[in-house]
Amino acid sequence: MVTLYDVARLAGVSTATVSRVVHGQERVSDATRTRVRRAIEDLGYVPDGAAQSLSRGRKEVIGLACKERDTVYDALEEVGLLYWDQVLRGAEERIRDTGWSMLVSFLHANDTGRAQRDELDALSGKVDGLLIGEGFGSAEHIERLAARVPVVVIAGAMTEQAADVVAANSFSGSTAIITHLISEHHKRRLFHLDGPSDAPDASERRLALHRVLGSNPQCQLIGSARGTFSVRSGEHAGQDLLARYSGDLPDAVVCANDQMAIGMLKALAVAGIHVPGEISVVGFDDIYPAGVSDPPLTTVRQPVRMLGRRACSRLLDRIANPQRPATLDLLPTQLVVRASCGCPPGAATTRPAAPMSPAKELRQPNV
Amino acid sequence: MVTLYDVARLAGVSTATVSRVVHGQERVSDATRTRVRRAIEDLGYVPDGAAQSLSRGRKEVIGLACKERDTVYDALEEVGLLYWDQVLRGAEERIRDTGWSMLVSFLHANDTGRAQRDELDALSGKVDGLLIGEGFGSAEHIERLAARVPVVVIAGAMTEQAADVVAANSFSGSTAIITHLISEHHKRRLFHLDGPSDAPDASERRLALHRVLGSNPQCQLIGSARGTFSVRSGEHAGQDLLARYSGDLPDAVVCANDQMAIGMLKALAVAGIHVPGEISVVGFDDIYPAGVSDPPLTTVRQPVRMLGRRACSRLLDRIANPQRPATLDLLPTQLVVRASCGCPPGAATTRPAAPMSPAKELRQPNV
DNA sequence: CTGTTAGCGCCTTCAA
DNA sequence: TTGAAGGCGCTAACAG
Repeated sequence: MVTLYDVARLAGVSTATVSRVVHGQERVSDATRTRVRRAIEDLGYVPDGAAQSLSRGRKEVIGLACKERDTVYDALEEVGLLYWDQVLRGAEERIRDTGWSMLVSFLHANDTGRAQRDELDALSGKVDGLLIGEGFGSAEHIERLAARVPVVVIAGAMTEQAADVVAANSFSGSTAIITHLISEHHKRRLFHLDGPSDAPDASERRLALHRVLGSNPQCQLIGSARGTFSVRSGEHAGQDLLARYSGDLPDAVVCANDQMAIGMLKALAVAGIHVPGEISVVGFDDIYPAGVSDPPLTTVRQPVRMLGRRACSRLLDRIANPQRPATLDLLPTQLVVRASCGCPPGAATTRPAAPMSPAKELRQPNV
Repeated sequence: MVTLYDVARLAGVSTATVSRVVHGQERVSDATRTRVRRAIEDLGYVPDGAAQSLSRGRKEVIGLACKERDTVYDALEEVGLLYWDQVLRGAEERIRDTGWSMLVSFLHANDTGRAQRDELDALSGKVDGLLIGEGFGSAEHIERLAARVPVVVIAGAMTEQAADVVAANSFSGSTAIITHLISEHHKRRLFHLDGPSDAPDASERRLALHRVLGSNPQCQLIGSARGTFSVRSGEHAGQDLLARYSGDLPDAVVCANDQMAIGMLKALAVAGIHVPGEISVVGFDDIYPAGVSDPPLTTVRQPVRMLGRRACSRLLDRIANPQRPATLDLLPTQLVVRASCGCPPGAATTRPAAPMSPAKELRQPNV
């Protein structure tokens, strides 16, 4: 390995001088600079990152840890993976400007809590800050991590205390889409296909549903089911729904994500039920297939890539300024109107959802 | 920051002993071990990665550098991003078993060569080995990098000397799909929608086309065009084709990737040309939308995730064994028969493409 | 403008 | 079974 010493020797200067040249500092004579540059070039010297980190007391690396689904049921689920991939790209985009690097770790959802913990702990020793995707670590563990390095939780529970949180405003998006069903399409009898009970996003969306229903007494929730966010679980829920409400279908099915909505669509299609003629279906997330399903799905778009960018900005900010109090960042979502709600096909539009949040602060975006 | 010294002091032992406990070595008495464990727990000690790396002379980190398209023309292009995302996940999956980490860097395709070079050089100082996505760095630069750290090129030019290469067998896949058109559908007059001239994958596919035509004298290439791999460029090529061959269309269009095939499909649909009735269209890659396009696209599937896994294995292997000669790994592709070639809809099948390669070695897979 | 030197936190012989 | 101590490659005072 070529070290600073090798360069110094070849150029006939001290390591300090070489270091100065490497970092483009001023106080070096042109002659010396040239000599050192040549030596660097000849030797093919590249500074050792570990040594720099140790010496500077700063690694200039952040970590991103998010969840890897273990089973991919079908191609559609795979597309759903784009979520974290896009977050990753957003974060990388932001970090790249600074010259820092990003370490990624896809934790496995079904690993034991202990394995996840060790993984995160080890990661925290290699970085200056951590971006953690929703669903990882207990609140206590996050808190312990945050005591050691700055932590930003992405799309996480809004109740996080120790860490910054950056999330899409599921609440306002959900409110917008349900209001659309009720106000524009006069839907009265709704069915809710909920997400997993431990998914913060699902709770936000559920909460919004109940709020909207609360202020629209002419409407009722005639039933609900819980899925796993997968297409298959949506399909099952659709079959159950058909069995339970045959001859007396709800007016609309509100699904907690697009995959489940697409599964629901499949089940209804198999049964020969026309959407949106006989029943409306809406999703959430706006994954790519939502635009090409039959009928095209009305849904809510999340600013996924921006989630990554913003989270990264927050993290860098906090690394620079560790004692700043934790903030909650809610990014705006967009209602994407296609045909599955009952709107005429081809009339696709997107509308920003009104900013709102259930009893939680809304900070000003600054990225 | 909590260091080994803090733990040692609290536990009343030397740092050497703490280090032993941390690494689960045997030669420590149970009593001591317990005491040290407690101290670690109490202090929340986590080893500093930079110090470990420096001390061990090994970072236990690999780098992945791949291309980020700068403009995303439409949602479909975005899905195409799945390619590197999947490679990344494959590599991460493999590296995770070893306890090492992965640093990612999405280089921008339109950065200057110099910027790309600096980026890669800096990266090389932070890792024990590098995975480089196709299209980066000149051969000379790769060679210089490879002199410093082990390098594996993914989907790269087959001519790389200094580094290992892992790629999908585009040649055999392309041969299979064109042979399918000729032998099963008796297509005679082919049109080729080629990819960028500097894309190794495109050259492989082009070469295969010419080989197949060479051994099927009853067939002819009536024309070709060059696209950029984007949907839009496929659409343009389609419009040109319609203008050029109106009333005398080719029997089939062979596209170098799915995005362009989908663009071609669009252009033909707009002109009211029926596919596959009047003309066949085939793609390459099997991105998700290929399965839901109208008609569903016959194409060739690449084992993308496995590309990542295999590349990572190769890299680890070479890090362990630096003087091993460079190898070329060609992973098998699969013909995916849907309807755009002329096969009856619903008869979707996949068939492994016969392993073959144009005058290059084919090593045995070992992952 | 340039060199000397003392760490950064950890691992690892070598002794005890 | 445990401790002492040198060194990994680089940076940043501090001197000159």
